[in-house]
Amino acid sequence: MEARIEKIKQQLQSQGYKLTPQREATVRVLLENEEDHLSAEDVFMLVKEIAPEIGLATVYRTLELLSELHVVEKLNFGDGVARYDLRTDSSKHHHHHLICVQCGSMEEIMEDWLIPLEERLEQEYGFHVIDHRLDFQGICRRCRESRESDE
Amino acid sequence: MEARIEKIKQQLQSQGYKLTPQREATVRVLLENEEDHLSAEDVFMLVKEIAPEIGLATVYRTLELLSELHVVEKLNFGDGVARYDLRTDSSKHHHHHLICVQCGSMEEIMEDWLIPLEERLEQEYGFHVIDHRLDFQGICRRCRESRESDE
DNA sequence: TTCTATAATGATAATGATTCCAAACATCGT
DNA sequence: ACGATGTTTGGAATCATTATCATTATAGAA
Repeated sequence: MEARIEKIKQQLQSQGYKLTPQREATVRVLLENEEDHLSAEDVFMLVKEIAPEIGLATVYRTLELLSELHVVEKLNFGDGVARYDLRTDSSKHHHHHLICVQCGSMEEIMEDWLIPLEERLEQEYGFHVIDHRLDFQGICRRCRESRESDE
Repeated sequence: MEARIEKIKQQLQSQGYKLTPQREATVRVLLENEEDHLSAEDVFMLVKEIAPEIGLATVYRTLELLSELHVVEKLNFGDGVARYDLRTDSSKHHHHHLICVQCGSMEEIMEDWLIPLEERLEQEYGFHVIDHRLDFQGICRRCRESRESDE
């Protein structure tokens, strides 16, 4: 944990930013909830517990800053709320999401299936891809199975 | 044009809704601006021109209704504004978007490149895909070329 | 046609997410 | 330590969207 915070501190400092107590508290919350896709509001509430004097705007700014530094990934599932995920070293490319419209669960696919498509975009459209977002809405296996046993 | 309005009228009526003058004006604006990705505010301003007495809430309500009926598709590019696209009969599947982070332009790809991926999802993950969203952020050809001539 | 029940509308208030701004803070040269 | 300069902060403001509510329009029954 401390090692990862130290690493992020380095990343900030290399760009001329400081790891202030507020930023550190925010990063700690992200590290402790690495599995979840937290919204800024979620992060804010959790940070409040360890640093009650923090302001919501600071959390937004910190998340935005970390996003620019590629420490976190800003996600958008179409519900009007931005969510933030820590990027692990291994995931240079984004993973994709399977969002179940029945139970609301979200599963991640860590494979990146879009590399051939991105190459095609560069060649056929002259479009240089920096980032992408791919989400699927549908019915997850669990809901499918319970639905079958119901009917 | 009239034929398409008539068709939408049928769709509304089949679900017990009426094509009121306000809804018709909204649909006309969408038909006349089919190429664009209009925000609710955009639609509102355009509808005002042909039906000045309309309220913003009605435009929002109408767009939401049309979205539920799958007449329009509600898009979200992460800029905090929902945008609405008419769905054409041919596009059962969504098209994809190339969003330029430099000039903000947006290009559409009408091909659906995800069909093989969706099949894989069904088989490997047991996930039944209903809908998907694929957006690429990057630098468009035009910006790339002008950037090269600048430097 | 007239009455009645229901759906739809427009104005405005409320909400939720995000951003702006003046004040607090830290850093550096003196 | 002291002031100048730029950074960071928290609260207030803003923007998009949704809910409320009183009013109006509509369709069907009598």
